[in-house]
Amino acid sequence: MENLQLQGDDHDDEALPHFPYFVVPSPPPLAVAPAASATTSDGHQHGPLEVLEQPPCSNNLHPDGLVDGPDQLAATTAVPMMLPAMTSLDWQSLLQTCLQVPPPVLEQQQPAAAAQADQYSGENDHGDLQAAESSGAGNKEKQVMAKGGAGRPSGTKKKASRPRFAFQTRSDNDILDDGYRWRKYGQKAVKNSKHPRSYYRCTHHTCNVKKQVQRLAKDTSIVVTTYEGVHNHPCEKLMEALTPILKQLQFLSQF
DNA sequence: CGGGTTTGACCGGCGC
DNA sequence: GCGCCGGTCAAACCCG
Repeated sequence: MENLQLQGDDHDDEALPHFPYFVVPSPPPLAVAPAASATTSDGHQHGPLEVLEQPPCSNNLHPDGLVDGPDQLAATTAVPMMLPAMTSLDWQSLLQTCLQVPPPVLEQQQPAAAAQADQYSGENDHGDLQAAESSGAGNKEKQVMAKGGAGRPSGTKKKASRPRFAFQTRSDNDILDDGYRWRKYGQKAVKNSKHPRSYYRCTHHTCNVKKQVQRLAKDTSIVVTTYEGVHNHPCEKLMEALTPILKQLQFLSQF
């Protein structure tokens, strides 16, 4: 994707990591090329990360290119308008196209990241989620075991990078409805930012997708949502919204 | 009562 | 080695 514009390296006073990111033209392509492996301001290496100015599939464009959404993300409303061009796709591929970034392109350009996407989307992340299963030991010791032992990536192995992407949304509401259910598992004050960063995990029992939500320090009306991992299940809300349209399409396709 | 949120503590990685 | 910082855990709490 040559028409992507590289940005983000000149962010200096931002509480956000200094992600090199791409601004995707509007409307965004369904499959966006992964940015090169990004390095944050704290020196951490991350997997491919993109900052989109709108979520995938959104057509709810704000004049400035941001999603205009007081409460809701546009994902569910976007899809019906795309249908005329997509009637040959089956449901699963439609859903995956819209909601499960990163796209197959990843495999070509970022084989390692793509492999990890498979790893995380196919199975539980046993590293994090099974922390509480360590048993025995006293109260304090148990806690330490859970956190420092089985609960974290073992040894000195560097944390596996996962496919990540981010988008910015202009909204008063921090919690954007993207169709999935999320459980908050942490909140941290971020350096150089008045607004805390919130950590969410997908509540689906076999899914380990995480997301971080925080407001831009520069422009607090903008919410930056960073997704990590790939959902391994369909979006219930989207399925719900699309079902009547699918039925209609199936009916029309008979003629 | 079950599921979600809050919040203080803890850990690992990194820079100095 | 030490301190800082981001990320995570889990007990306590809240709410429908």
